[in-house]
Amino acid sequence: MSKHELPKAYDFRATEPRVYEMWEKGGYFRPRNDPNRPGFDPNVLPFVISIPPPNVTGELHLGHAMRVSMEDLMIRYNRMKGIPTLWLPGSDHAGIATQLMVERHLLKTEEVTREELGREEFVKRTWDWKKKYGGIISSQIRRLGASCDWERERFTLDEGLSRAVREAFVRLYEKGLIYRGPRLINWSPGLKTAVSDLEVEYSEEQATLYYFKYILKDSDEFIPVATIRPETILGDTAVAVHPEDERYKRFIGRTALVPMLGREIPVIADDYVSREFGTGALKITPGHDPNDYDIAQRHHLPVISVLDEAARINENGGPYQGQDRFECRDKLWADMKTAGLVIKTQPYTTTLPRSQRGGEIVEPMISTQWFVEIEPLAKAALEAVKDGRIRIVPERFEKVYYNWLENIRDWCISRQLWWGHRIPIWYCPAGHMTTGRADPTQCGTCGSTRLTQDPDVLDTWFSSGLWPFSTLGWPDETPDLKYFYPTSTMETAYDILFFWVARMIMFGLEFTGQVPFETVYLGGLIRDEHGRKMSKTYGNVIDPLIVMDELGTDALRFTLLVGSAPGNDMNLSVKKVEANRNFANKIWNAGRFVVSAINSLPVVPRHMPPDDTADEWTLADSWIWAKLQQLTRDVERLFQGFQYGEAGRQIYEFFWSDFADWYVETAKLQLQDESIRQKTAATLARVLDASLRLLHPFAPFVTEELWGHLHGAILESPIADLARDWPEALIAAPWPEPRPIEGWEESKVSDFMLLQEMVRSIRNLRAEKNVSPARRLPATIMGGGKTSLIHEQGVTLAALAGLDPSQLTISAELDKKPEESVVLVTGPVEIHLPLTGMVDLEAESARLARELAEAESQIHRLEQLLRSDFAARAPASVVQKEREKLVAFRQTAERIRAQLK
RNA sequence: GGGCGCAUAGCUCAGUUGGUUAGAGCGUCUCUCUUACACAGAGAAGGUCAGGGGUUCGAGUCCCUUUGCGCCCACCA
Repeated sequence: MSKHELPKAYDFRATEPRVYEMWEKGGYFRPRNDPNRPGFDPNVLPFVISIPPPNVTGELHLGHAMRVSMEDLMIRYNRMKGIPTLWLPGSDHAGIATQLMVERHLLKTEEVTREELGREEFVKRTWDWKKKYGGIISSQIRRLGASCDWERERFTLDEGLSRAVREAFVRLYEKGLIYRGPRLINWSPGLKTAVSDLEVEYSEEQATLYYFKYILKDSDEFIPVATIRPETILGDTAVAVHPEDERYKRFIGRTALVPMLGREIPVIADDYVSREFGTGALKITPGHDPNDYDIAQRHHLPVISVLDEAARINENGGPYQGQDRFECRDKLWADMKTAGLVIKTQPYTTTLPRSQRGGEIVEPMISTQWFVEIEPLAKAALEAVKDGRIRIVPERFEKVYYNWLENIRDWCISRQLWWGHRIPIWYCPAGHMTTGRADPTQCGTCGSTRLTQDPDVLDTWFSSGLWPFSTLGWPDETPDLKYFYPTSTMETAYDILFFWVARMIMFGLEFTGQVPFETVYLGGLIRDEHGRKMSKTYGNVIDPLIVMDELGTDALRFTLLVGSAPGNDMNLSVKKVEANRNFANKIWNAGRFVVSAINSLPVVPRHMPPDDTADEWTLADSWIWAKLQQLTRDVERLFQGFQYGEAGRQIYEFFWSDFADWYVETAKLQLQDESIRQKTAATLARVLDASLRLLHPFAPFVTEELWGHLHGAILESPIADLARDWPEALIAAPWPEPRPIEGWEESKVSDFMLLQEMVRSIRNLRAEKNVSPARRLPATIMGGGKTSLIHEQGVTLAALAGLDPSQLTISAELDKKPEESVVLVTGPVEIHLPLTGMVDLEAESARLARELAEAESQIHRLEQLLRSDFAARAPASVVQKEREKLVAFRQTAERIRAQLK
């Protein structure tokens, strides 16, 4: 194999690592305009993306693959446009997820719990774990071809970002926007920590509704009450009824007795109680229900907590102390039954709050936690989208965003975990709180030096919320922060709009006074081929690493990027990836053909006209070039509108159908003609070059590799001038601009289309009549007004349609119809194919009659259309198009009628 | 209870300023190993664009409505 010969199939396994290394070593991922390097120009606007940081110990899944592919597409496109780009990578410490993982691991391998290890040792072990496995996700992101600047990689727990977290906390604290206090929060008994509202998921489940009697003191009377959680009876501090309820009105103000405990509680009246629902009476458990908590506030009722951190009954539960909540539920109910307090139970469907991480039922509990007063932040964040400083794509998510921010509640930011940013608050024995940018040595209030730090850590999303600027050096005014902030586009999935995007906007505005990014692009989620969520239980999970191993990264990327619209979920199947692996191979082979065409050019260069004049161009050259310009314009328009998928689809179609199926096939003939051989090779090279540039953001590896071969081949050929100003690598090549062609006529396109029509109709007939593909048919063509075109394109036509060029008769008119032949009519052209022995006259006239009928019905339709208001009201170009169609159909009909005579 | 999305060929989906015979991939059927590619080429079958109504010269595309599916938010025991 000579050095120019390329392997027959694209070898992605060998190519991908090599190409990626070339890019990374070549420094292509670094911003072209870097504030930390000489020659920096602060006036050139950069394009910046901060990566949504994956969990540091996570493994790549299709969601990551989708995000990374999309971001890489945006980055590569902008880089090729000559814009300085920065894509800043990194990872998230992911408090709960990582802690759970390490806990599980320690339990399995060493049979120790984190409590047994102690906090310091456990945190150390988790850092060890991070050091060992933290690099995996980065290397997997590299495999996807991600062109991020690894020199700027960050981690939410690294020193700089921890300083940013500290600064953010202190600022909010000093401003009075962070407070600590007992509130009703969501408690995860499994994880033994508070979680935020967002970390609770509600699922509709089958439960039981328990009806029982609330006995009134010194009486036989009772109020019937229903509950889903009987164990919370132990924490009841009132029974509430509607003030207007005739059934219970008389009980208001009396005293009821808590079952089994005998505690005395008042019967109160509150509008909140719905008379129609359940029994119309409500037990009030302020310690374990948010509504009850509100009612209790209105009525100044005491709040009793009956659960401990593991959701066991505490000392307030009397004889039930120490029992698990569900155990207590059964025992208490059994006891109540014995005591005659039970009315009935009934199955009931309700929504249960479950922990997003642990999956167990979350308990509302009174607990002392840290909160961010969110309203002022939310207001600013709302404003930023409303006034257009931030644009959300697709637009419909703006409404979702508004709705959430308008109803937002204070954010519980403390977690009873060990892995994370510890809350920078120190307590002295007197209970004073001291904070500071540096660890304090004495109490800010009383001067005590006996300080202990708050044991809790911050919600992971607190640090992620700072990501777009903390990664650039904030709170320091670093050159990076000054130049790259605000970032350009935040590309992420819609499911973390609240968790992350909204919080970044709030924090960005609060701490930097600027929006953290200008555009939010929300992508969809990946589902299996039938739209089901991928889950290990279903067994329908597709592992992107395996897919890349088997079909190549480009195939996976192209599949993810093409064929779904912004904000819409995507159903993925391996079959789709296979189809795109085939496309990668198609690119490779078309390229292989072009490279070999260039390599075999005679060494003596011929005169070559400049790129953009239509002189010396064949019909096919003009046509493909025009198509390419149109494509370039369309792709640009689609990219501007974030329609990346549609853009990719159009490039695919152009490359496969127009370039490979038609132009390359035509070029094979042109290459045999010495006089236009070089020109043809040049056109092949130009169109391939532009195609590879357009495809590069979608499929970076195969395009880079092939482009390298193309580049090399051109430079060593007589058409070397073509590639004179090309850069070393495609990743750094300029994005194609549409170029007007001097002297080019629209008619070239329609002429080529007529040629295509003729070829198709001949091929169609051959297939119908089972004419062997090897058999070259003679033909007599009557060209009418297109005779000179057909003369000129006879060889091409013959080759593409399998005609015998030496037995091709072309004339403007025919005196008489050839014997024993089949006629094909396309517009003004008649093609007579003598198929001796195969012509069934009756069948032929039937076929022609059908075609005539079809043409006539089209003529009728078009005539009506053009007689209607359409002609007057539609734009001239649209009307003109229809007129041309009418003319063509009339010609066809006329020709067919002549045949039928 | 609010809000949003989806419904287009057997399957999975494109189709974004409304432009007039609705596209792709996979699958199916027929031919072909034609010197870039069988991970291919050529040809074919297959759709009342969920139902109904409206706006318009013109609707898969805009408006209203019905049905089915999915998602998000929300404190009804």
